[in-house]
Amino acid sequence: MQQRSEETRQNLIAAALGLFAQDGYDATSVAQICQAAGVSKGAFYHHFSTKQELFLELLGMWMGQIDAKLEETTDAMQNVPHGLLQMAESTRDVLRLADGRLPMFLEFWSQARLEPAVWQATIEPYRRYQAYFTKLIEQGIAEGSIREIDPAVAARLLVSLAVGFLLQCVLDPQGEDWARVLGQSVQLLLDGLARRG
Amino acid sequence: MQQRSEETRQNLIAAALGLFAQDGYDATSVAQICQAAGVSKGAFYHHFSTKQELFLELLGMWMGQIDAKLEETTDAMQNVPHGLLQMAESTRDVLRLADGRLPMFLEFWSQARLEPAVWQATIEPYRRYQAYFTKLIEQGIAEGSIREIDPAVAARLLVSLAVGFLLQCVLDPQGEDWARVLGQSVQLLLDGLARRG
Amino acid sequence: MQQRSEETRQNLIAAALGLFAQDGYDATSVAQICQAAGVSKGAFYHHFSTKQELFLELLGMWMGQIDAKLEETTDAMQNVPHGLLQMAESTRDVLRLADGRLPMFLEFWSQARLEPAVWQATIEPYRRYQAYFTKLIEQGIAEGSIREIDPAVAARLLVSLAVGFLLQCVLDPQGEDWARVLGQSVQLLLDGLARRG
Amino acid sequence: MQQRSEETRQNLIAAALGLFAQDGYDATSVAQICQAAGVSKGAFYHHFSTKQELFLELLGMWMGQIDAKLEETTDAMQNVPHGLLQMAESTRDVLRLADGRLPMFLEFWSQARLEPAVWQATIEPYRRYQAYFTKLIEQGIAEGSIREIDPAVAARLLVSLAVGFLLQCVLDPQGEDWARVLGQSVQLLLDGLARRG
DNA sequence: ACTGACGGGACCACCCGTTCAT
DNA sequence: ATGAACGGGTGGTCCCGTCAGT
Repeated sequence: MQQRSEETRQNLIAAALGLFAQDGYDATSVAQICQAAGVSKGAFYHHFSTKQELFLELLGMWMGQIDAKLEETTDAMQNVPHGLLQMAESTRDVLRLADGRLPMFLEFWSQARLEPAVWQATIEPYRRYQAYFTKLIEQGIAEGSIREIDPAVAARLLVSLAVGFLLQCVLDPQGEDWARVLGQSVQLLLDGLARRG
Repeated sequence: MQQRSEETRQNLIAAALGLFAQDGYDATSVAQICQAAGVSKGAFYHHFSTKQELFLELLGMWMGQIDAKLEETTDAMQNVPHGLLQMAESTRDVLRLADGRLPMFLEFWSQARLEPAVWQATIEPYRRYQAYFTKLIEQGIAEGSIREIDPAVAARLLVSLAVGFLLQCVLDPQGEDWARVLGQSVQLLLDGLARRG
Repeated sequence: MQQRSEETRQNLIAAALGLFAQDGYDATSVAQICQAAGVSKGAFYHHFSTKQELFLELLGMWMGQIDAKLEETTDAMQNVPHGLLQMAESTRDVLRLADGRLPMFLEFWSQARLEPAVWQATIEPYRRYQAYFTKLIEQGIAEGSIREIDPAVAARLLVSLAVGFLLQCVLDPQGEDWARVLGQSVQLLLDGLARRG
Repeated sequence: MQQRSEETRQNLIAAALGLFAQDGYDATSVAQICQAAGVSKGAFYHHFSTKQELFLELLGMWMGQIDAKLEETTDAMQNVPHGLLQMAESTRDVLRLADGRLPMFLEFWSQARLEPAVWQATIEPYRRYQAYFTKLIEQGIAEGSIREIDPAVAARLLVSLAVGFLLQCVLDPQGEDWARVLGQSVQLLLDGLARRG
């Protein structure tokens, strides 16, 4: 029965992910999730004490994946500008992979504003990203591939840019080839940050 | 009677603005809005046929104010980099002015994803901003204050940056002195975009 | 202004008639009636103190028209069976004339069950019809065109038949050529009631 | 738990039946039904997804009972006129049994006009009755107890008569001893339809 | 005669979380 | 661990009728 239990849990998570991304957290009822997962409400409340708890679970998984992706890219990096460009370029795969789940970002942000527990779990990673990029810029300055600028400010710039692009991806996915635009933007930005010859 | 009507309407709008910003669109009930405005539900549904209609009204006003602000800044601009810096600096006033209303941005975005009517009204201004900044960059190139880059890409960069900062302002207002950070970021960006001596 | 007043009143009556017949009394709101009549609610409540009062007005007009029709037919009658047949045959015109308004019968009946005032106004005419047909049968017996039967019972039969047909017309207008069926039925009935040779 | 469930369902049905018959479908609120059944709204919407669904359930049961009654009478029939008379006479029991529930007919008819789902379920039985009586008349002609007439027309006559009487029973229960009148009317009708000696 | 803003109240639908019974 | 029944409560919508004003 252990196995069945884990399967039920995964079904619920997958169903919730799909519905939250499609209809939004608020508009999705527990009953809907159960129906989509082919499970009764009793099962739901056996695995999660609250709709919000399930949501936090999702949030945790999500952020974990992003962290993993970042780390992976860092390892395979030649120099900093090259690494940043590679990140921008790998965005295309990420967007395709996330498929219809991308709107979850917006759901996380919306709920974060209202629910302290969600806020905590949403904001903390961003602080980590900020630190990560700061270190990256410092590394770039050290290795001489980036001119001498305030690393914290540049990191802010990068994070804001990323977040801003993400939001536009979510809101207007058809409006633009976002992966290409992000690539070009990062290229442009790097030109400006590069040490001048 | 005419005057009373307009006053009631304004009361409702103000009350809704405050509550949406505080608790979110979904979590705010019509009854709450009415109570905060000191009006009956009958009055509410006399002025607005739907909670969403009121929301759209708010959205329209909001975007109108942004447009006005942009135009105003454009008129008082010496050269393009100067203008952009001024925009960034005037952000401090804007943030203080918007006060607690800033989270409305997040509400607009969240709803835009789910409601076509809101989407239309939310996305259209961004397209306009995109065009506006493109023209601004072209002007900068023409006047020699910006090096020769793809204006559309640079505009994307600026809009994304703005949106990203805004989102972070909303999510983590205490986490940083955002107005200052934005100023520095724009400065840094302009250094990179500037024609090189 | 007297004329305008009367016109407004007639507009309201016509609008209400159409809407009641289409959507039912309960499902039709005063606001809808006003809109259809191109009049404000104030005007409505100037002319009628209640939605129900307007309904009663309609009921009165309706019944008056039926009375007129009956009287008219009576005057042009050669003998009783002939008159009855003629009534049945004139039904075709009546149905065509009533057009979409026929469902009003059902509305009258439904409301009559619940509202004493409507009940009074609905039931009273039926009692009159009962008396009318009783007299008609008596006349037929006297003139020798109908065999000796209980006139009251025969009248009940006729009224029930009429009401039953009407109800079926309303519920299933497409299901049958009701005018023809009524004609045949009355013919059949009269054959049975006729004095046997 | 299973048993309790069925009991709750039956309570709801019984309560709804009483209230619909008394106050009408529209005027009866779900809250009233729940209160009368001693159940919570949650329970209501567990058993029925809509007020209308409960109504359709009632309609189905109702029609089923009529069908059963008809079949039963058919089985115990000596010849056709006798059977018809017996039906008319058994009406007294039926009316007493239906007690205050009789107005449900009017509710069914009213709603049938407005709601396609109800219409379907209401009209279909009538078509069956029409077929049933047609066959009955054919049988009467075959057995020589009824003279040679168009069976379809005679069936229409009978159904209309039944419906008409029913409607009058509902609208004016005190106005007449309807069971007696129906008996006499059918008798009279049969005299007319009978093969003449 | 007519307007239209407004009050107050209700209704249906639905939902979340819990409790029994398995 | 899971399923079905249930409790209590709210949310948006809408409606009828009034009345101050024109």
